Amino acid sequence: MTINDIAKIAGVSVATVSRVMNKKGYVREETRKKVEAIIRDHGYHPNAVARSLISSHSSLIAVIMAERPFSFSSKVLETIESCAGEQGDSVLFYGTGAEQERELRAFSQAFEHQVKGILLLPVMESGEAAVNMIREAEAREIPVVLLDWDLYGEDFDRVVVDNKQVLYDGTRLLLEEGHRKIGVITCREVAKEGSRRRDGYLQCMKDHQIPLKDSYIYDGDFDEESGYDACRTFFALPDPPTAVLACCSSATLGCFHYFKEQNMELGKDVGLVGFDDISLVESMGYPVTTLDRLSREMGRNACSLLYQSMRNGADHKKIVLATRTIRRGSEHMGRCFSLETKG
Amino acid sequence: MTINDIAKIAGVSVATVSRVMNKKGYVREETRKKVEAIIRDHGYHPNAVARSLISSHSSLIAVIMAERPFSFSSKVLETIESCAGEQGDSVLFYGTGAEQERELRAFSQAFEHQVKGILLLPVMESGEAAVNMIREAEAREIPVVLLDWDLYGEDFDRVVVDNKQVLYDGTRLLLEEGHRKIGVITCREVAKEGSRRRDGYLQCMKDHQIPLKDSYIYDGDFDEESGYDACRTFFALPDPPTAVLACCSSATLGCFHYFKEQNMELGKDVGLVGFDDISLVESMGYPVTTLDRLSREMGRNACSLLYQSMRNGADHKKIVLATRTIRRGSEHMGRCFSLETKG
DNA sequence: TGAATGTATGTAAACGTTTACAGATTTGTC
DNA sequence: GACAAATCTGTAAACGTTTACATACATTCA
Repeated sequence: MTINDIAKIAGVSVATVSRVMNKKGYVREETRKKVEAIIRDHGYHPNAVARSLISSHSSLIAVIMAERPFSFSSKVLETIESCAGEQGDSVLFYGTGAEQERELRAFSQAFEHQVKGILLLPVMESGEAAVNMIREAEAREIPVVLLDWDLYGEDFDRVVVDNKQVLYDGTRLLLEEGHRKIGVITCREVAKEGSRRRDGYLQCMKDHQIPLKDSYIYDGDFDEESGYDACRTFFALPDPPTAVLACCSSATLGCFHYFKEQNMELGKDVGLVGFDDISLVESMGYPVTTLDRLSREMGRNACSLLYQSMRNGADHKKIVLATRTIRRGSEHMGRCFSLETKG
Repeated sequence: MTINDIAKIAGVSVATVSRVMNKKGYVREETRKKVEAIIRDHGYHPNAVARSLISSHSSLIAVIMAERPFSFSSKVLETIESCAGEQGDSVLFYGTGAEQERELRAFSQAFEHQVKGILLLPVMESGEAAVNMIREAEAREIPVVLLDWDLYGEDFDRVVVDNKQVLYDGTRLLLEEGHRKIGVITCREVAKEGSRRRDGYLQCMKDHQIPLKDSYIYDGDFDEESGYDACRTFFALPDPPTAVLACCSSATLGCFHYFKEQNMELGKDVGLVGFDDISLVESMGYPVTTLDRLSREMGRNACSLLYQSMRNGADHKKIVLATRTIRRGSEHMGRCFSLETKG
């Protein structure tokens, strides 16, 4: 069933059918009605492939991310799909598992499918390879937007959380509660965001003239074990911290595990500020203070940035998003919101 | 940069370039080398759109699911993407939010993009609309595979968990621990899987000649609140249950919440068997017995079923997968594995 | 030697749309 | 009634591939 068949049945030319479908150009009301009826009755769907070929861009956008089963990326993806859907576009999803080979394949396939745009979450160990692929996309005039990835400080379109500020705020929260000995668990994440988070802690401690102790800084990975091990290390110290700051959601859970095992009561025996959406913990009845990246906000902003730069193409923008500090059940918005434009 | 440009640069015809790219037909070794070099040097990617048009099917498969931020669906998606990638295909992701309008749009767009196949997780309140769309896909010779959705008992390709058996096993687990008063929380899920789970409980109780009590059966929704409310109801009874069986992961968490709040210790004051991957809970140090649908297995099996029926098209298959009973840290595989074929 | 087969390459049609252009009809204005 | 403008419709080229077919040369075998 093609546009030709529809045209034949309706007794008009393909051009007319095309005009009806696209609501473009002059069509007599009567003709339009007739054609629309035939399209409906025959369950005809125009071939997006042929459409793409002639118009030289598809109605696809690609989302490329390292697979992480946690809620952040999955909420981002959902939001993006929803936004793209509103524009009549579909989402090509690529998980990379942080493997370089799959990353390159994802870009290749996205190119081959003539995507209109690419949304990129942190994926590569080597930022260099990423930069190359983004440059190649640019050469094809395919806009790329980075999510929560301050890649190399290059001037790409991006939506980020000010990770340094977030952890600065988190640290201050603990300081305000009277803690002076604060252990921090950094997450060696891809793309250096982990170290920015660490910088926020360092800066805040410095601003409040609290001497730093190397033993209070634990360089962990992006997993629960890191949180657990960090705590074990911290609390084996002769002078252990009184509070812990976790820089990713997995580590936060690991801390929980340790505290529970040691019968340490949160807020009494030990302070904790977590990271990201750990609403499951909340669901279980634990009031946790956490620094939540607003995944839905991020997805939405990234999409509008992408569509914007499909139209303009010109200047690069950076959107810095607020985080939400969810504080023991009550919640209030963080303050770091700004919108910068860069020529 | 098109195949024409490459052909011109290489001084050969487009047919030759095509043959080189597809490793199909005769090409002199020398010519092949030259063309390959030129393709590589110019970063040429063949246009998948033009390819699809001529071959009348794309290298796309669609995954349509109601969005649930929990780990099950997101792991399934990742696995599918990985399998599709191995076949050189890309995944179109559609979240429906269980809204009928978005569901229809997802199918439409999948059709328009000429997908090779559709993987369908439970999406529709109304199974009827789903059946219609699946029939339409079949009319277009697009294979559809259902995941964990025993839709209407119709003979579609599908990969399912024997939900009745799973809950049967879960109930028996509690019986073996000596419990006789077992509360069950069903989840009114889409597509009746919830009631099959309930049937498993009923059957097991009956087989063990334990009288049923209506007050021990709570019909909940797919959320944490249901788990919490169910427990509140159960333990307000004059003769409350001694153990609880939750039929979805959210409800399991809700139970936790209640037990924690009431200072009821798991395994001592109350028994609990949960559902699905609640590894987060495990991460926090709680040893939970849970009935886990093997999401990765399911994704993998669904893909192979899909690719298989692209080739054959003929008979419909049903794969019944094992679940994994994760029992207080130690784990062993459930026994319900079988592969049925239906003409 | 010449036919048959195998290898290598090119030509051109086809896939299902969109759209520039042209031609035909209607409407409006003086 | 004539001319311009607006409205309606059709023809055909184009998008970037694949592939059936044709052609040409090389090899094999009787």
